[in-house]
Amino acid sequence: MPKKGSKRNSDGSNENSKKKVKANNKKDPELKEAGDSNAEVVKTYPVKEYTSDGRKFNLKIVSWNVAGLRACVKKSGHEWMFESDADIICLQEIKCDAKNAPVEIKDRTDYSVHWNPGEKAGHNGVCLLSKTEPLSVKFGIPEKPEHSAEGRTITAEYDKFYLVTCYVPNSGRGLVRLEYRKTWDEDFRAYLKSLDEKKPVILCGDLNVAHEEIDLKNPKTNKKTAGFTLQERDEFKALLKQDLIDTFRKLYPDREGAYSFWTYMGGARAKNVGWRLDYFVMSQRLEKDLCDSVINADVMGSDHCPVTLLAALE
Amino acid sequence: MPKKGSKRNSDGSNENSKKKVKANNKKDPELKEAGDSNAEVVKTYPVKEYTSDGRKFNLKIVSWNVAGLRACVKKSGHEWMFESDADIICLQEIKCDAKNAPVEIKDRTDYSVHWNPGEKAGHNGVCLLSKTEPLSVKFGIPEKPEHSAEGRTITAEYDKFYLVTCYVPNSGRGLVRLEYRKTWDEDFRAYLKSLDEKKPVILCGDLNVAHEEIDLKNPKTNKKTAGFTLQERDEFKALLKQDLIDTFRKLYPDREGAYSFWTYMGGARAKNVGWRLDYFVMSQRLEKDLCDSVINADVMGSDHCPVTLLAALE
DNA sequence: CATCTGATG
DNA sequence: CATCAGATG
Repeated sequence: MPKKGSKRNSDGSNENSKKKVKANNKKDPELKEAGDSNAEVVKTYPVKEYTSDGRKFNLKIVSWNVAGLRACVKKSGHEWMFESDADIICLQEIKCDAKNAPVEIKDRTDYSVHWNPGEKAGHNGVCLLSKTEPLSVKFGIPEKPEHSAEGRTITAEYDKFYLVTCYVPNSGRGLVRLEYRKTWDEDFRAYLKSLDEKKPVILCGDLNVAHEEIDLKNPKTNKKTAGFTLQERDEFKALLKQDLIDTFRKLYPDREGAYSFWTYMGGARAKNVGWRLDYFVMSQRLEKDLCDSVINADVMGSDHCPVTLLAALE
Repeated sequence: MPKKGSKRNSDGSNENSKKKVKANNKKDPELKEAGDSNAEVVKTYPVKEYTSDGRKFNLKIVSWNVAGLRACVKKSGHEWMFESDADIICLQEIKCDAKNAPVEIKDRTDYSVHWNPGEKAGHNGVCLLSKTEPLSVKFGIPEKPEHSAEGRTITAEYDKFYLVTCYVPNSGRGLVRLEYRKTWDEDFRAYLKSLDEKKPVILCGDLNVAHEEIDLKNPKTNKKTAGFTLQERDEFKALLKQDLIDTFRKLYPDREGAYSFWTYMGGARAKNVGWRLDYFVMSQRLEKDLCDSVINADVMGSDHCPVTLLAALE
């Protein structure tokens, strides 16, 4: 994967898990309660730069639900984005279109930027920045235009894989959109299957589901909350049955307290009361190329944190 | 006027015109452009504590359009309010009700607090804080209940006067409410007349009119702007014909650049491009008791500044 | 250029 | 407890 203007420093990826973007003043939910008896400390881990058969990563992808790109940039979230020196950056819930986007994003010259804002202003929207120009870029699910108004996915085709970034529909308070969610999940799954028949697929983004009990702090009390209903979890399982793997859980089957989302309410992040909603899912046949799947839990700027994939594609 | 818990320091009133409430960081429109050729400096003047016949003030009233009481308190506006040690504090455009009001206001124990929030949440609303309990308190124009939904006036009766605080309806962009404004002005004027027949009246608040050309920076270009139409100015003149006086202009007939409102747009306040919209108007027969009518132009926290009345009521 | 609400998460 | 839009000033 040749890059324009990219200088990969050998330990660039390690910075992800160590560096903390300074968020703005009083709103920074620092780990003040880390000493509390109930509080888990968000741990950071060394990033693996090599495959199990010893090949160094040559592909780095960042995915982040920014919960409003303009707000995230105001909080200096873009600094982390670009310091990460990723080959591809996928952003969800940008809540703006290219026209209203911060210049810090839209005027980057070292990335090719693609926008799928969705029709309703200020809602949803995804964005993909790529150091190399993808072979093709598609918005939504081409075969299902009925989903295309909401600005939820971008598919970028590369030489060796399809990259799909997605902001999966939230089932809503009171699960008012749970039914639509099922339709979405089915259609999206079929779409991924069709891609996977052509090339391996990497799917990233806010999939709006915590798969198993280990993937959220309070599984017991959230069985009827959007993101942890049996329906949503079963749809995710169905996805994985299509020879796709949840990279993070594959690498760290027992790791607890690994979340990518914490509600802003009640100081949840300081107490690490969170959910793992942001994923890198990939075709089984890419597993041999996987180096690491990282949750950058210390990066501020949104109610989600970024996640990062490192792979060594042949 | 006996006060509960009031300790009047002899020069307390002087602090008004000197002290500057520190507003929050970048939003403070400091007088950065004071050196510009176009910029007028906002001047402060010594406050007169005595009537022309040598009696010291025993009544201090503050009036302030806070443009959102919650926002104003966040910017520490309440500190100035209470440092002023006024007997009565009248607030307009509070944009909240008693329930949502900041504790800094509603939990004061040294004032009796009265709320007229209006029905539409987040719009208009006035509030009156009084060190002594008024003899009576009324909301709206009792004879004209058709105006009472908007939360625009409170009338507090004291031994020697009625105090009416008012947030007069803005005629709106494109003068869409100019017609309603006329109805309001007529009804309100009749109401003040009826009060004045019983006791002298002090009217304060955001009257949403700049009376004469001297009362705004750009009279020529604003003849069709809400607040400076001939209709609104004529209605104000009609009010004054009812033996009421514009205390500030009576005391300072030629003072230019004396404004109480500056739009947030375009850095107007730094350039003192403003309007005098906030008044103390009183019955002619109280003029002998007037000490001063002050525009506290250096007090931040709103797009309006407070105004202060000092009087020595017999 | 600010303040709100109300929708959304 | 945040984001954004849209109404209002």
